[in-house]
Amino acid sequence: MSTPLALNLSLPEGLPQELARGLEDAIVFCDLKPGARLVEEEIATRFAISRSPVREAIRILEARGLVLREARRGSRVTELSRHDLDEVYACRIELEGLAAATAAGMRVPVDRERLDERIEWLAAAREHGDDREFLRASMALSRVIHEASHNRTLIRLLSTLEPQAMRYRFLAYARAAELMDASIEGNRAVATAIHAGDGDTASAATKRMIRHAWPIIGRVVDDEEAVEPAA
Amino acid sequence: MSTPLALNLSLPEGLPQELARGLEDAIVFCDLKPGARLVEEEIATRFAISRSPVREAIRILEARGLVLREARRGSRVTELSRHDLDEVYACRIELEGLAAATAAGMRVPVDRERLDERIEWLAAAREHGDDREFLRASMALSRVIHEASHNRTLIRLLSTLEPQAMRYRFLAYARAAELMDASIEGNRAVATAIHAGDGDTASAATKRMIRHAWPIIGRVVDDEEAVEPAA
DNA sequence: CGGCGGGATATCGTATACAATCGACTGTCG
DNA sequence: CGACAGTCGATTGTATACGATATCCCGCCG
Repeated sequence: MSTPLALNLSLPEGLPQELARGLEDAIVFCDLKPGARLVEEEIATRFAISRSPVREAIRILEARGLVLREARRGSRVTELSRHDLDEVYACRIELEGLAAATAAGMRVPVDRERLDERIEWLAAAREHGDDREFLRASMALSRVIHEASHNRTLIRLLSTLEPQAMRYRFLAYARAAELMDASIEGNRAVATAIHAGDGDTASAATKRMIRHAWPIIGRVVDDEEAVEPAA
Repeated sequence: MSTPLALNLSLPEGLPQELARGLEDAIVFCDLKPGARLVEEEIATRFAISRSPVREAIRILEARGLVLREARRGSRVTELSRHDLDEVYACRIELEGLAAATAAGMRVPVDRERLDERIEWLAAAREHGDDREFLRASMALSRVIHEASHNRTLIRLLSTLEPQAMRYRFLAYARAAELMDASIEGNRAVATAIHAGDGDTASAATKRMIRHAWPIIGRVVDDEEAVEPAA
């Protein structure tokens, strides 16, 4: 009776996907804490379904690096650590940079409205000081850029990398609100370059933005680890 | 009774993983051709197991871009196309480059023996003109470099990207044997840079190697598509 | 002769049942 | 009092059963 987790399981695209999305949300927003166990039967019972779709959902989360499955020992939410952050961000710089460059280089230009709209959403969330809303807007914005690349392979790779990155960003926004301002400013620069069709600049702006946030988030994680040195 | 597919299902790491590995091999080496259907019950019957592990294996292949699952319409081996090749290689350049750079930058240097050993294996396979053996050696060599990066996230991403790339390489080696020579030469340069601890050079050499092979493989795929224009 | 509806079939999606294994507890023996 | 073996409970791994749905084929009607 620990986690509330009220998800509306409509099934517009499959039950396991829907369940995975809900659990992913809970993990990203730290409603399910690092180390928390995910017991198949428990989850199945809570949502009044069988273990089959639950198993598939957990596999999806595993592929995204959100849970760790050990054979016959169950699954648990992966820990957050400075080392893992560095891994994720090293990859993120390359892939996000590629996505921005590709999006900028598309013959059919990116839908300007949609992109700017997302950035305004970002700014609005910042005004309200709503961390969660800000992160949701960030995710929506990223998705627009990723999809604008029209590179399905890249989108697939990013979809298995982004959620873990979001966990760190959520953690950091609560303690380093200036990150949100940097994110807005950085994304404005990226959007400008994309609209101008300048791939190199778009890539550079994206990488600069990520590289700037990296050590700041890193410090937050370091502090977190210092407080709770539980291995 | 179409595909022979004799796999030895020992279970050193789980039955689904083992099965996925076998099917992956069959797909990479084109024993299972693009468009081939993967019927759960059929596979289960052939290997005398139930559908449960088969389902999980197919999900693994889906995450690697090797099969496409359509809800209630079954799974089939993904098609190879010039467009898909370009997607995969654009991502590959970035991630392989990062892996090589990271491996070179490690404090504890890469096991020189293991790396050189794999390259000699590569050269030996080239001597024998054995395509399959050459590709296996390539995969082993790549794995050494990837693991040398000690970046688990990067390894995870690459493990979902590499198999698809291998399919294209296998296709091309049969028609453009000079690719094998270029691969040996390129990997020698990469290995030298890694041993020297020079990350930038290792990354540059890796990217140059991939960039060189890209259009050559592309032409092979184009020809293939021209011959068989079935959509 | 071609388009359309109905039923049969193939195949996946979900539920349930059973087997195997791991971890913890406990009771005994040295 | 401590270490070790046996047993028990919890949890996953695999198998089987059932339900839902898309596809195909065929006969009918326009």
